[in-house]
Amino acid sequence: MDYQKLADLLFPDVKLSPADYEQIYPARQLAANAKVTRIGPSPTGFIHLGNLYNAIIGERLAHQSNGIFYLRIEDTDSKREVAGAVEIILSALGFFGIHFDEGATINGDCGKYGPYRQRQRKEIYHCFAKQLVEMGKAYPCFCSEEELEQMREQQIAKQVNFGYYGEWARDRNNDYQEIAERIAEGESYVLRFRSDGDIDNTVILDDAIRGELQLQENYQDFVLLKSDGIPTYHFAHVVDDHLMRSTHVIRSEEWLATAPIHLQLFDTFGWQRPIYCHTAQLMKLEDGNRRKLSKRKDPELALEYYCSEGYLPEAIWEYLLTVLNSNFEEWRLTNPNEPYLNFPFTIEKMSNSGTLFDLDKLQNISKEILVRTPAEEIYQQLESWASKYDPRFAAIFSADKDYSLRIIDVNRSGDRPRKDLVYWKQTVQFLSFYFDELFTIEDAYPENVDEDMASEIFKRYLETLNFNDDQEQWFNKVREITETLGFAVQPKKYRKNPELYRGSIVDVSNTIRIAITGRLNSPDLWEISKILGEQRVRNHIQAAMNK
RNA sequence: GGCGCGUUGGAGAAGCGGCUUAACUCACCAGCCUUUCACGCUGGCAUCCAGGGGUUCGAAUCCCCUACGCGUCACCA
Repeated sequence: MDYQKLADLLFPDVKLSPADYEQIYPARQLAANAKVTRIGPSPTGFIHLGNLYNAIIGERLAHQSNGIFYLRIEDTDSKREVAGAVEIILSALGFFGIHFDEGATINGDCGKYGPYRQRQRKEIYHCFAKQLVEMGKAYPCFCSEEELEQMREQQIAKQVNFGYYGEWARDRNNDYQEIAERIAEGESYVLRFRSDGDIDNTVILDDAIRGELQLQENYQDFVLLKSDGIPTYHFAHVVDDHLMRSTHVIRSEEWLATAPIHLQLFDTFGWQRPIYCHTAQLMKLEDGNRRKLSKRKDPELALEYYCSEGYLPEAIWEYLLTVLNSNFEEWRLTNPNEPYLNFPFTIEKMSNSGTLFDLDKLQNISKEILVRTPAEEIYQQLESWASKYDPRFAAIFSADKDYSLRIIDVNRSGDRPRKDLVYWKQTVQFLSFYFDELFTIEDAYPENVDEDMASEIFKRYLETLNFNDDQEQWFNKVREITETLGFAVQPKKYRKNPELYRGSIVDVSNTIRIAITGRLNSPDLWEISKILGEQRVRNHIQAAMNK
């Protein structure tokens, strides 16, 4: 077979040679240890935690080493493409502070190694596909999808390995004449790799996260170019990461199984392999088993979930960093005020087993971050979140900024600040009682207090209430009411001898608490009252009395 | 079914042949503090590193087997 002739037949339009492309995309002028990384999301319109997870690794590795981090759009599957997906990717990642040095942007591409959208790289792939044909390493396959399906059924029946290989590779040895005729007739075909791999061989992959891995050599004649001339992931990955000069390929472990394909391709071209980093997957516990987070079942997989719930980007980052590098937590403990980007991230510290996603941990981290965040900043962020996700609250919240700043700061200063704020949706709920428009009674009075008693408490409370009192004076009055109404001033005494009292001061103050805040749990009542102002407090009590 | 990866407590994990009576963080539980809830503090939470064999004076750490979990086997990425 004259491979050159076949190559010319298959790729009459290829103008440039592989050598030309090597010149167009020369080795990058970077320091020896600089890392070049990328993420390659598909424009499906769905961007998830796993994308962010790998993006963070790539971003850190590149930017900690003065390297390059770029965005490549892997749009080789036009069926799954959604309009506007690139904007979604950019804005979602941008929200989390992921910025690229080069790659696809909202208005076209930026960088010298583009285009950064795979469909626009068609002629580049064709050039290298042609080279493979010339080498006798690729050939056209005319099998229809139905034929392949039939083949698969036969393989199942015969209990042999699935796939296109060995004697199952029907079109592997078609002669030139036949190929030329079928193409002339307009028959559609894919371009397959002619593998000389052996099913019994193993190949070594030196993975940066997992160490030395033994994988089965690829023996399948996998597809390089689909019938529309667009490459499969495998081919595009190898060509792009070579030409874009990626040093590290960070991807999820589901790619491990096909890594031998990629190694084979790199070796066939004689190109240097990138350093592979196969990351562990984010999992979820279900019925006692771990499973991969799923787009359909798990709303928390989508990045949009965290935006709409109002999680801080920093919290997500720090959570992901603790999962990625377990020593991050220790570092955070000893460096409580450093920006997280100062943490020295390393591949070596990465774990290789699937990690359960832990919302509790995320929330804890979020609390710790918010307690260190000044009120002004919280105000800004909450306001901007609410204007998008809760406009009604945004209007109420920003009507009196001074007031809003004060309610954020209730009991947040001193050595033991409260950690009430977790994420914005929760914060809105938490702060709602400060606003008349949002105020509702959520909890019932304590058991020991019936309606009449409540009214009695309110009556006395209103009579003695004086906004010039200090904390102690105020509480002494509550004590007085407690005592005269037959409740125990010291909760312990009530607990010891419940038959001697109607209840304790806990019941009395909680009754007042419910009138003022609508709930059983709240920060310090007097502090809250001072912020609410005398009028509001009296109105609330009065309203509760009249109920 | 083939191939591969993984397995330390409820979760993230440290651990790299003796310093381990298995760190640290979250969760959980108990107690203290306390007008509630939080916050904070104190203590508890794996007699043991999936199970079984080996190697060794000595193993969570090295080897083998088994089990389980996960992934993958598309003209999807």
